[in-house]
Amino acid sequence: MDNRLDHIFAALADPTRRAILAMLLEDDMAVTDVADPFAMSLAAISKHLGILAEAGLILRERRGRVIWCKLDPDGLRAASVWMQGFGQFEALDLDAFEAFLELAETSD
Amino acid sequence: MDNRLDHIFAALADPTRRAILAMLLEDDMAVTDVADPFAMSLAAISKHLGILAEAGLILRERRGRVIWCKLDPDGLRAASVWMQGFGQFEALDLDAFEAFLELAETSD
DNA sequence: CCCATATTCAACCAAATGGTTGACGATTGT
DNA sequence: ACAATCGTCAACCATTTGGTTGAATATGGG
Repeated sequence: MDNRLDHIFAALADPTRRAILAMLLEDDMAVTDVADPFAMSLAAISKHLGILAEAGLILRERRGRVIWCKLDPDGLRAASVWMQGFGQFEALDLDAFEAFLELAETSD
Repeated sequence: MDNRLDHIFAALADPTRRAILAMLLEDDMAVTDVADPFAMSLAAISKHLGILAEAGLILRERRGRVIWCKLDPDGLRAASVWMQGFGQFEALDLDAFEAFLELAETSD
């Protein structure tokens, strides 16, 4: 479990954490505000944020007594890079890119 | 954990399973041959293959008494598609695509 | 038919995961 | 100084995960 991808994919495997990432995609947020929509204790969300940070998927920065959370593009990039290795079965084709473009409009 | 992405990312979180995918990227293989390089029982590998199949990342097809394993592009595509949603931070621009193209040549 | 090969199943185990609660530390406002 | 707010820590718990071993199932060959 020393591999970085272990942490990244494990972090992404949880729906709560993916939902958090989706929220942070729209805006940086304080921990309390991240926790708000979830039917779960603040401590639980704090743990989730710790896991996301550990995986390099988010950054946390304290400002006053509030800790701001924001996406860290690099972490996702690492995972994406790994996956692209499998994405292009028919040698660098554009199917993946087309799907990517289509998705950009329907992304949830 | 009924979400499909849960299964996909959970499957990818294990280094043994990623190694298996990498092996299958080069060639379809029988279960016994998949297990060969690993210091782990055949049953353990069989479980890993079950998890990969459940996640839609591989297909298993019985031919005689041998079960052949091959990559299932669709599963990885689903995960890749989800991740692309995060790859493009500056609204649908082509930076992500450039990275994607650059990568296609350096992929490990 | 019998035996070897290929793979899974079932029971078990230790460790990791995802949640809880309550106490704690840090910061701000009055 | 005091109280309220923000977030983490620690201890605990149930469930899942990743591995083991040994028995069971299927198929093919002599």
